[in-house]
Amino acid sequence: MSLKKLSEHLNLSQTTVSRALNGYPEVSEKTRERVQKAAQELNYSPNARAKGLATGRAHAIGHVIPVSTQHEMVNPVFGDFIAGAGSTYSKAGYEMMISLVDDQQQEKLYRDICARRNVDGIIVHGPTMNDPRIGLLTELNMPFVVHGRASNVDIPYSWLDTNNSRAFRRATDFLLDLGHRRIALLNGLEFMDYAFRRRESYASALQKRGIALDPALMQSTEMTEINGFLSASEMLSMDVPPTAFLTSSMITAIGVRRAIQAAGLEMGKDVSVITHDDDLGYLKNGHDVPIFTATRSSVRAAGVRAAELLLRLIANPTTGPQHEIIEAELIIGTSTGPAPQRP
Amino acid sequence: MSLKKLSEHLNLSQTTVSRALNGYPEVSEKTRERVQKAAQELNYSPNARAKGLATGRAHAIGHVIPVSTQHEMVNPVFGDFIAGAGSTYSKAGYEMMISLVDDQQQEKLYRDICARRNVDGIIVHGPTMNDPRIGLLTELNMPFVVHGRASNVDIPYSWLDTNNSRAFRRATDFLLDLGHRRIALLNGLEFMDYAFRRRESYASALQKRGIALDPALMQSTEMTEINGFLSASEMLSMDVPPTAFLTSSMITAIGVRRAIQAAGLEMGKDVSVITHDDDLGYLKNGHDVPIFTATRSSVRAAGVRAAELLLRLIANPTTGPQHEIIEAELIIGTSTGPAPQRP
DNA sequence: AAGTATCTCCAAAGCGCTTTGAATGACTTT
DNA sequence: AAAGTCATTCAAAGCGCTTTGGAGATACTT
Repeated sequence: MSLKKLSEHLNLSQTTVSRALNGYPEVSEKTRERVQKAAQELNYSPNARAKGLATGRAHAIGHVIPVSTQHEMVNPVFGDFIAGAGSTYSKAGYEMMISLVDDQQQEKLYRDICARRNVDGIIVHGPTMNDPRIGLLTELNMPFVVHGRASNVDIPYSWLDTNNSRAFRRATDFLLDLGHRRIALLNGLEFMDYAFRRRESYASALQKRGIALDPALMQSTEMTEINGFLSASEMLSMDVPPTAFLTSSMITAIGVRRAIQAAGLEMGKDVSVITHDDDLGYLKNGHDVPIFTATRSSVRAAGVRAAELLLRLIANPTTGPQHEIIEAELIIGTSTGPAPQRP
Repeated sequence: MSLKKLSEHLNLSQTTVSRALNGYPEVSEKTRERVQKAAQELNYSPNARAKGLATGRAHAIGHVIPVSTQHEMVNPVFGDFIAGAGSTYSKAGYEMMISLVDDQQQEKLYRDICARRNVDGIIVHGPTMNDPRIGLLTELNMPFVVHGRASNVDIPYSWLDTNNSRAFRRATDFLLDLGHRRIALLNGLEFMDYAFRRRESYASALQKRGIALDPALMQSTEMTEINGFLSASEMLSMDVPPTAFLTSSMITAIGVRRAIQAAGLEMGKDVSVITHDDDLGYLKNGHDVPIFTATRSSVRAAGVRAAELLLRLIANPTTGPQHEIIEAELIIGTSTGPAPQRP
């Protein structure tokens, strides 16, 4: 069913039918109703490509997911972020296009996406420090919103980020207040900007209390259950093991819990664990009482907000870069307790 | 940069430039090289909408993710499936469009997607029994591949599925062979077809050995850690608790493990656990030795294959429906052992 | 030297929509 | 009664590409 056929069927011009359906005022209410009814009955929905070509807007947003040899897996938070963003898009009548790209060819892919014009804007995932994509997209004049931030990038750009610094400072302080002095950090990969920020705040919180950093207590790996288990197991077998762990994801924390139990220790008593919790739909942190003490910030909500931000930016291109910071809440579970007294 | 500008720049017609770039033979090699070089330098990439309009193909595949009130979360396997499919698409020069839709409006959305013609094919996720989408897409004449199958649908259609029946039969038999008689099933939601199949094979395996089904040992919930914990905790406190659990996902199994430990029991000795393992990137089942005994089948690989299947179907519309079944391997971890002797 | 292939290349139509600029008719206004 | 207004409607151009149906050179036959 095309506009042409529909208009012939109605004995009207394409112009009139198009205007009737798109809510223009130059068409009588009677005609509009007649057109709408026919469109409904004949299941007419305009060809998106033709419409896009005519209007110059794709009504689609691109999400580019970097995958690389060092970072092969698709981040588990991705599904929830997409779910949030997707719900915003569908309300606004936008589509979501996802491209996977390996790190090597990033620049080319972004250039192509922009040249091909099948998205009106882009959400940039997983910013690294000094992320080159920000300069590139700015130069290409493509609206975009970064999920996260990129340290050391000095041109203005729009972003939405969790306050990772504050969250990890609070988490570290919380452990310090409980008397812990040997606090391990199981961080994500530190070329990722958020991981870098987290380490910085962990480090500064310790130093503020005059505690020297111990590189043996700082790990930076992909955030998997296994890595949590392996790192924690190794650290727990040190001469002077950590009494507390600060981890970057629930999944890592689950691995840490396994290591603690394997070592015959009790979580929340012998060893404390505090984690960041992205509040994923399928991995809730307990029900009534949280399992892990955590800094919680919903990644799904972040997806919703990021999409809204981008749509606003597209609708209103003259407004400058927008920023939004999401505070994580510190929720207290059963995985933390006072530091055990040294024997 | 448009074709027109590029052709003017080269002093050639649009026809020739188009043909040169698309590899048609009616253009001299010398010209072709000149055109390609210029295209590269000027960063020309054809406008996808215009190209799509002219060729009638969108070069995009749609993935429709059902979200509903009963089933709100985005399935955790989704990310890995998408990663697999996406890598196939990008190799083939296809885009991936994702739509989230709530259950109520499914039919309308599918009709719209087809009418709007911005995808050449669709991957159907999460088929239920009697899934109405299969008939609809067939009627709308849109190529599609179902990830999973739909029992009770009798028209032919293309699908790719894990052999859930066989996997759960083997898993149940494995536990039976170890002497277990009270075996709990923590299944996914059973309006989902795969969950239905899993229960059927669990039930038939038990019955084949003359063991009556105990409804108190069969749960059907969203596959979260919490649900695993809650269901297992409850069952472990029964008068005659199960000696083994069969779970539908690693995440549920992790919850079961937590329940076992909370009950002061040891997994693999007092209570056995066997799970289906989708082999997710961020949730590996141990490293050298698997933690859980599991029926493993990579959902990422399924994504790759499903996408390939669909692309073949699109390239070659005359071939009838295609099927592909993926066998799960049974891997032995430390979570299973002989049934404890009754006191 | 004319006829025929073969190479290259091009003008223009068409994909399905939106949007501009104009036409039509009914209704007021002078 | 002529002119002006307003509400409707339409024909046609244009979005950027592919593709059809030639056309002009050049080389090859006879």
